[in-house]
Amino acid sequence: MREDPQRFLPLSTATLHIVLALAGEDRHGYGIMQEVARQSGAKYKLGPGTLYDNLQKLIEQGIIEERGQKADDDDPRRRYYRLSGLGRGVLTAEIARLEGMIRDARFHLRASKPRRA
Amino acid sequence: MREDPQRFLPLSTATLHIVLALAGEDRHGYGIMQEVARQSGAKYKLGPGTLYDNLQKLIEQGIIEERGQKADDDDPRRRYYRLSGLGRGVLTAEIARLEGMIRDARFHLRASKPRRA
DNA sequence: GACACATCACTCGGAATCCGATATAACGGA
DNA sequence: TCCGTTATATCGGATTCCGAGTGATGTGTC
Repeated sequence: MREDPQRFLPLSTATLHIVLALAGEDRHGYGIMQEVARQSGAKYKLGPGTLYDNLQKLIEQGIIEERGQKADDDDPRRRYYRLSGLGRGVLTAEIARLEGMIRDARFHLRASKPRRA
Repeated sequence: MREDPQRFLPLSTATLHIVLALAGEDRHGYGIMQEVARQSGAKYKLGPGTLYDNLQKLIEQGIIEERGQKADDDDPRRRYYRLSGLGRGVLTAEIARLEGMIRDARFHLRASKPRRA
């Protein structure tokens, strides 16, 4: 019996960014910070506090896992994290939830526009 | 010189839901709670603590305003809140930000699927 | 070699936020 | 009259955020 991804929703902004950063490929902590900054066009920056609080929580929840083996050519300090199957399900569910909200928002923003732009 | 909506991003989940609930029409506190529950299909429920913390913060930031006059037929206990022009801009900006993230996520979720479903 | 800067992991503690239990009271119907 | 719903609001503990700081190694430059 699988864990229900719905249980973990909604994701906080920080959590969503981290999970999303790991959706493309496995990354190490510092790499996650860089990817989040890149994704958001440097608008949103993740500090180490938020990052490690979240990594710990996400590992406990089984949404991400620490990867054992290293790549050969790598900086040995790096510790890599990977999105689990559950994690992928959680991300998919959260994206669906957000899309629903966005549909609603677009409708309202278009429908009620008391002042023209 | 206008306030820059970007300054307020990203919105927390609670804040986004509240602002979105006010995008369609002015609402009173209890009505916001109901609308948020309705919007999310009762998946996300806003308690009074989160609601009033947020209302106070949003008023200070000028994103929402308390509406003075009442509707005639109304329960006199109700206090109505309205989305300001700035608030509408913030919501628009946040929706755009989320859409960018969703595009990214959809791409990664489709592109990297190491295990078949 | 010396210096600076980037990479990399991580801790700490205060601030911000969440959020349900609780208080209070008016309303509406059985 | 009694009760459930509507309605506003506070309180305090729990959770989360988040940057400053620590420490170490890699990398490039003078």
